[in-house]
Amino acid sequence: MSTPNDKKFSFEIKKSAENSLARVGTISTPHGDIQTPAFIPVGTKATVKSVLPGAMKDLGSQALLANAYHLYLQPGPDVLDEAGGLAKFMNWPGPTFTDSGGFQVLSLGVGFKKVLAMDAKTFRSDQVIAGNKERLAHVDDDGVTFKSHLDGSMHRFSAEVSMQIQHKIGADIIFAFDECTTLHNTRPYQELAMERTYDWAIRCLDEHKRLTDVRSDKPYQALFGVIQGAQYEDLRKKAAHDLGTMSSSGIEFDGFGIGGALDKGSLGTIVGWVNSTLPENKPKHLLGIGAPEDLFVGVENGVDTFDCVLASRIARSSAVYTMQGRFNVANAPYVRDFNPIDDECDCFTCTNFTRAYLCHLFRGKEMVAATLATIHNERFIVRLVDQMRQALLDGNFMDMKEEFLGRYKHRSGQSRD
RNA sequence: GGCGGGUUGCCCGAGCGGCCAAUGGGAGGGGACUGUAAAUCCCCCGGCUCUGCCUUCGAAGGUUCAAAUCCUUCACCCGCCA
Repeated sequence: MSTPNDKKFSFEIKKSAENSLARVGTISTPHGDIQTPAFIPVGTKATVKSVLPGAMKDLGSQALLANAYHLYLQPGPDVLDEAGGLAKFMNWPGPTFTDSGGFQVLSLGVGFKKVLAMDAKTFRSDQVIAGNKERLAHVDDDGVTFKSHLDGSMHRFSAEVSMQIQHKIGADIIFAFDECTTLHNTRPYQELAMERTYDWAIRCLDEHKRLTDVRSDKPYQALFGVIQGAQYEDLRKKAAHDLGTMSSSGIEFDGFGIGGALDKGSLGTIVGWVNSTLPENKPKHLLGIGAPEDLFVGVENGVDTFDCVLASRIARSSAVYTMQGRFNVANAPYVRDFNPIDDECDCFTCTNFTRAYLCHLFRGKEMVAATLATIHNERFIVRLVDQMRQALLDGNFMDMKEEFLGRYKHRSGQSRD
């Protein structure tokens, strides 16, 4: 039987790069270790869509990240608690994370029915400022009121509620409840949101401490504070400083998440501000980032773990990664292409099936199309970050990065050139 | 043999004198997706020398300023009656 202190959370840095913030380390949790930098695939509702846990393990996933808001609505935190926690419930043999529901403040709030583009040029500020009557989430200083996207019922989240839910879900690493904003909220609004996030961070620490003491029979859960501040240097650094030094109820954050508005072009700069301000010896998780080129930027700016739905989401609509870039395997040129998706890939899909077969499955709307494409994309991303870790250990990260980016071209139809 | 219904762009299917190159679906072609309201969403989809022109709504002929829409004949399909 676990006791709160017998397998406590820890983070050990094994090697730091000389000319960047990049480092190699190990995060230890009650359910196992994570060698960092690492990509953590997302299984929002306690499953990576279309892929079984065993397959996720086989493709090299070290941990999975689920979502407190979604699991709260269905099946409910009590079910997860009775099941013995998230990992046991979904039969995942390793560490787990849960997001707090902070992202849903945005995605169901002002971001409702909007494309929350990472590219500042494709996101119009009036889309945010104009407001939106249909939105399902409304924020105030104390918390957020959600209208369930499943049945329309009303729900109230606060720092305390999010902690209570995440404690019942029982992931090894949980996140503080924050307000996620977009690239185009006004500066005064970003300041307001950041103040709330700061306020909620203290309340999360307090509630987390209380719940940890009450449930002393359960494995220790690590709490990560979330850094907001949008694109503003002073706000990001202030948030990083404040949360980095924050202590309440006698505890501090075990690690940090970097969230919110992150324009692709300034991703590295912003993450660099944050990570050079936060305490060096604690793990940093970059929330929601996972495009290949962005992962390099994150790693060299001190990010230890990433999570992102992109790999699995694009897989379900037939986009697949290769070392040369991504392409749509359901397109006409692949009907009779009997090569693997990527001949350099070692995944289950690439070692057993052809592009033509995947193309056929997608066109026939067969469910395994999503499974096979997701396995491939998740493997591609997990492996890419694994290769970054190895390159850092070998001292040739920059060469590895140059070589990859030199070959990898995201053949996007827009926003290029 | 008689009566009735039908034949529309790759497929299904609206339209029933002008606002019709012709509504919708599907298929097909392409794109997007970054703490998952997402097996979703968006765009294109007769041709061209493309703010206009040409050829299309079973075939041929006719009425009309104007026909996918009305009339005649023919071909094929589907019902019901003999």
